[in-house]
Amino acid sequence: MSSKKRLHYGFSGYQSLVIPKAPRSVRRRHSHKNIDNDQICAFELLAAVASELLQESESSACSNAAVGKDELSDCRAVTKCEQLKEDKAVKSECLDQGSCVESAYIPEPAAQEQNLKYSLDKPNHIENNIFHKNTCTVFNSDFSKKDRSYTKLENCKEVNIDGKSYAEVEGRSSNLKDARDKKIQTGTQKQLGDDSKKTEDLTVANSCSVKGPIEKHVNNNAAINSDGSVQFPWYRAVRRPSFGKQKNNVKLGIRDDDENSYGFYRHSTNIRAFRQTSRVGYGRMRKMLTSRHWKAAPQLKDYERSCSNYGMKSFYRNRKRVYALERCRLEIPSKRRRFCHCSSIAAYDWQANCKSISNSPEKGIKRDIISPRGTGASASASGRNHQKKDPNVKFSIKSFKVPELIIEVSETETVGSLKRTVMEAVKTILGSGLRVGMVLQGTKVRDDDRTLQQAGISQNGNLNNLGFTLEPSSYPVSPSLRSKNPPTLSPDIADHELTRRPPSPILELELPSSSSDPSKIKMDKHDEDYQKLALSPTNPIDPTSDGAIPNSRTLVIVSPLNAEAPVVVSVGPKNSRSELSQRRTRRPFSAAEVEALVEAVEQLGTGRWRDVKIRAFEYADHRTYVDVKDKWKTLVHTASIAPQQRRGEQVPQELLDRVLAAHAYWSKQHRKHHAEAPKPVDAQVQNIDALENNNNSYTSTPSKEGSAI
DNA sequence: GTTAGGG
DNA sequence: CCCTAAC
Repeated sequence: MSSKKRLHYGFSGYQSLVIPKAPRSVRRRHSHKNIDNDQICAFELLAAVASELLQESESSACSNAAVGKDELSDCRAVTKCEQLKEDKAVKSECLDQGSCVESAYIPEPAAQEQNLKYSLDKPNHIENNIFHKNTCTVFNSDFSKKDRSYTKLENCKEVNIDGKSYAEVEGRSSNLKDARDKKIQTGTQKQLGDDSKKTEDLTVANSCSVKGPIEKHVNNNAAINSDGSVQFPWYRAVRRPSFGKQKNNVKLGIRDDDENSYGFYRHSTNIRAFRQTSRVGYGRMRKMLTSRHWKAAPQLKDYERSCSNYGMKSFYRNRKRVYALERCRLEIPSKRRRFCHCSSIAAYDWQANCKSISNSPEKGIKRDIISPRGTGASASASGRNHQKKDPNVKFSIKSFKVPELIIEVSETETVGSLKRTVMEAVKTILGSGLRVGMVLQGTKVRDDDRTLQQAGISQNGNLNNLGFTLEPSSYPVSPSLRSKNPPTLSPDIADHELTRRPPSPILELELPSSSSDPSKIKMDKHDEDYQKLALSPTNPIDPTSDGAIPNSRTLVIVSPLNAEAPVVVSVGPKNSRSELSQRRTRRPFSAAEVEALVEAVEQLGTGRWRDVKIRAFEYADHRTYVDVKDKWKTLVHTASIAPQQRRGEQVPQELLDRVLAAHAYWSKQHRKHHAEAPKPVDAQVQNIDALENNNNSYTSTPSKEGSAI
């Protein structure tokens, strides 16, 4: 952890947001706890991995805990600590098949330093909006026989799903936790013991017997209501970050806001919960860890968002604008398709565990919801070990993930209002019609007429690579979203999330009122709110909202887990990639950022990217000096090509001019330096300055000076 | 740990 | 953005 950054954050009072970036070496290391025991194997390994991951994210969590008074925050921190201390505990947590939700979610360091200037200047802008992006899981109350106090969703401790308390996830509810642990242990042991029995055991443990519905749904390719749970994206309040200390010199524009929002949004995306993984899953996971394939996994996230263009739904409710984007993970653009293939596992909202069943042959496939594997749930290919002759395949569906929901509201919005908004979004998305998609080995199975056998789905087949997804039944497009500069919708989001991405189920809720007075919200409060939103599993559900989700589902915030994804929670750049080498989420530079960059380069010159980074993006942890350097590289390229050839966000020509000027200047400087002593430089500099007519004279900032930051 | 440059 | 050689 970089103490440096820590200091900065501490100073800023945003410790909670501190997300020190681990050194590359650290990020890359794939060390796991040693697991020699055959018995443990998968689980142990998983646990170890999870533990590692937890540790990785611990720092951030701790920071949050320390700063935040939020209960959830504390709880989380506690949990993590405990986990670290107790391997067993960790294992249980991670391995717990019962609840995907349980997996600890690590709060996102979403919030970042707030740009005071910005706020003051543009009180009514997006920056004031709270960006929420959390993943929620919807559970069918029908499933669990056990008591589930859905009514008391506001308190995480009171939430029970499948007999498991989500509160415990946070580590606070000891009693609940105990109960859960027992359950988990049982499940685990059984799994380890007899595979064939595993299914049943799990089923019992999870108490999710939805055979009928599932079967029906699966066969009919109908909407999925019966599955154990539906996963929603997290709604996270995101504070608009500042670019850096130089912000004072930077004109912040809407774009900036958007960018920031976007950036944070992305951050939140990175958060993932630890999920239990089945043995098979582990195997895959391990494989992934050691292979580059994992890189694809992260792409999923990216991809998910990227597919927004296609289907976007917008609807208005209570003055709130809600955008729904369809997420078609499978509909990956050619460019990204490869990723999907590789990371199909992670891509699917849920996968099924397939197990052959020794009976009821022609009936078709019998599916039971058995062992949910973590949130996203991936399938475990336990079927192989079983009766290979049996034509029946058993699927274990943990949960479905619904299209991503993005909510943007004003900070002045009440929590209750936000909850209602989320609820509405959920209702809308659930009620708008969903269909089930099936993915096998990263490929979408479109032919409904094929038999499972023909499709390669059998107990002998690659059941572990089988996944199901919830897809919007239609892809309405919302023009409003596309609008270039929606008042409340950040351009970045629109551009990046919606425009440039393939259809991805993104639901955006926009609250017009968001533009209300930002000043009312204090940073601390904001953080707190944020924390709660981010951490509270129950937040998504508005207690006040009468409605439960259709089909008596309960909405619980769950960290979004990809089926096989490396369950790593990432907060900040470091975690975003973690050990899994996931590709970082793309975070286009906003115009304001570009300006900051240009300014920094003008002053510091090229070749000192670390300094430039610090100067222009000191608090933007998601920007590394390499990023900055690369951006400059692209900027130079962009500036040198015809405007018509430029893509993406349009960088003001003025900035591009400055880029070229600075580039030319510094290139010359470097050449001269190499050639000899930089003497005639002054004249050159002056010329440039005059030409640019800007305050940032290259000479004004000695190279050494800049680095002093 | 940074840079520079190719991918 | 990633990766890596080179420093």
